[in-house]
Amino acid sequence: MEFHAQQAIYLQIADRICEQVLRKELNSDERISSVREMAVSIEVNPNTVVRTYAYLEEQGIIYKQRGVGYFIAKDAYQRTLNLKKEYFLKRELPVFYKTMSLLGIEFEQLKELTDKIN
Amino acid sequence: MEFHAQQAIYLQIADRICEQVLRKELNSDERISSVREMAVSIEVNPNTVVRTYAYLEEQGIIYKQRGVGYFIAKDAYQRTLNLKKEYFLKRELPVFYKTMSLLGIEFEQLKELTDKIN
Amino acid sequence: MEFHAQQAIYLQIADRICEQVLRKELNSDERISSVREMAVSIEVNPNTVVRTYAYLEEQGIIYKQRGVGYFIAKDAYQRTLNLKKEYFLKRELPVFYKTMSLLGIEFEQLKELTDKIN
Amino acid sequence: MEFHAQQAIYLQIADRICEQVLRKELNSDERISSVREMAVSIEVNPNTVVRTYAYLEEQGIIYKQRGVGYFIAKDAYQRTLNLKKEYFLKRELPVFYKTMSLLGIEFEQLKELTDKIN
DNA sequence: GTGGTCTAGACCACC
DNA sequence: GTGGTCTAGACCACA
Repeated sequence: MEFHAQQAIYLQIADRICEQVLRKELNSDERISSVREMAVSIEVNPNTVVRTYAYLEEQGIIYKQRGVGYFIAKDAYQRTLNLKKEYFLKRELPVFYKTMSLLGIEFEQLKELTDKIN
Repeated sequence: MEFHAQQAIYLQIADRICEQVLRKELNSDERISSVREMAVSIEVNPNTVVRTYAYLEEQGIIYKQRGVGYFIAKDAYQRTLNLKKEYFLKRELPVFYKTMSLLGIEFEQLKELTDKIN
Repeated sequence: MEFHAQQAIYLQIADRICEQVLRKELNSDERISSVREMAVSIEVNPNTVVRTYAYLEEQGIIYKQRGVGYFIAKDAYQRTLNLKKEYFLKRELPVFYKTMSLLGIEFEQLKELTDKIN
Repeated sequence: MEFHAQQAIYLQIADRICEQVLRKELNSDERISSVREMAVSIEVNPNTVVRTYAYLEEQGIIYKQRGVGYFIAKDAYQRTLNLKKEYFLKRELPVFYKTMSLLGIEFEQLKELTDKIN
């Protein structure tokens, strides 16, 4: 896994897990990698993973069972979707729209531009 | 001027100047506020403005005349547009599109969603 | 470490690191002193070292790992050599040659003159 | 006349005059442009030229006659040659040689490299 | 007046 | 512990 510098690594890891939840690759009550496993597999400091899991638990997306491990929460999909959607509408879309305006790009062009990239 | 915490203040100031260039509020060879003036007017430390100006000069968006001040570069508009457009196409649009996909939002809905916000 | 006044200290520090790279005293992926260590050892303010490291990172000669430190980039030797060589050929050599001409010094004498100094 | 940023403008002007002396384009007791003429012709602030002339006078390369103007000193050629030669041997040559060593360039190659540039 | 640099010291997020 | 940023204040060369 590769990281970019713009965002904290622990949040990038959290995002990746959220994505897997939204893609239904991770489902309710499914166990996720232990802190150590995860740390080894993505080559980061275990403390960083601890922070990721603490953050996700705080958001109610995962829960822990002592001595067993971390699990995807029952309503993780809905909760993640809501969180991301709210952030998208309140933050990302307005900023994105502002940039588009400055660059003189219209909504109608977006699809075409995206296709060009892929 | 207000700042948010996600991004360094010196970069937020730089962004603001780039916007003014793109809006043609600042034009080629136009002098911009001196380090000290700017620092006073937006209430930051002069060193922070020094950093902003050094960054913009490096990008070729402004140039300096010794003992005189900083000026908008001749090709600042084009250069800024290119920089921002490249970043938009290579970084922002793909990320934005990925988020849209995860949230199940289509291009066709974007205009409507944006209108709802405003 | 001693500094002269003609050039900014942060650039003199950078030059010293570049020299060590060219002398292979510093090699790829080798960790360099932390900002604070370096500041203490050469007796300058940490901010000055921050500036040096930011400059070298920008040049692609070092890279950072968050919370860990700065490291010599993989292609640092080649990159430094290219940078310095280009500067030498485009700037230093022409200026040097011009001065030689004005002073009536020939290439053939250079070796002798240099030996005399040492 | 164009200036680079590495050196103070007033010194670049002084250097240009020294060159003209060494090329015998300016000879003993010849009058040089007045401060104002010079300032206009090379598009700099008159204060900058004042500084240049003060510097050259201090070096004994020019002298002034009140109400008349500035003139090339009688022994300007010899004095300039000595100054530049001393600086060349004590400063420029050692620095140049050090750079050559780091870049793995030999004296024998210099002529060839110079020819390549021209 | 202008910008450039440096010191001192602080706070922060992050690993 | 790491680096990143910011403030405060100083000094300098330069135009």
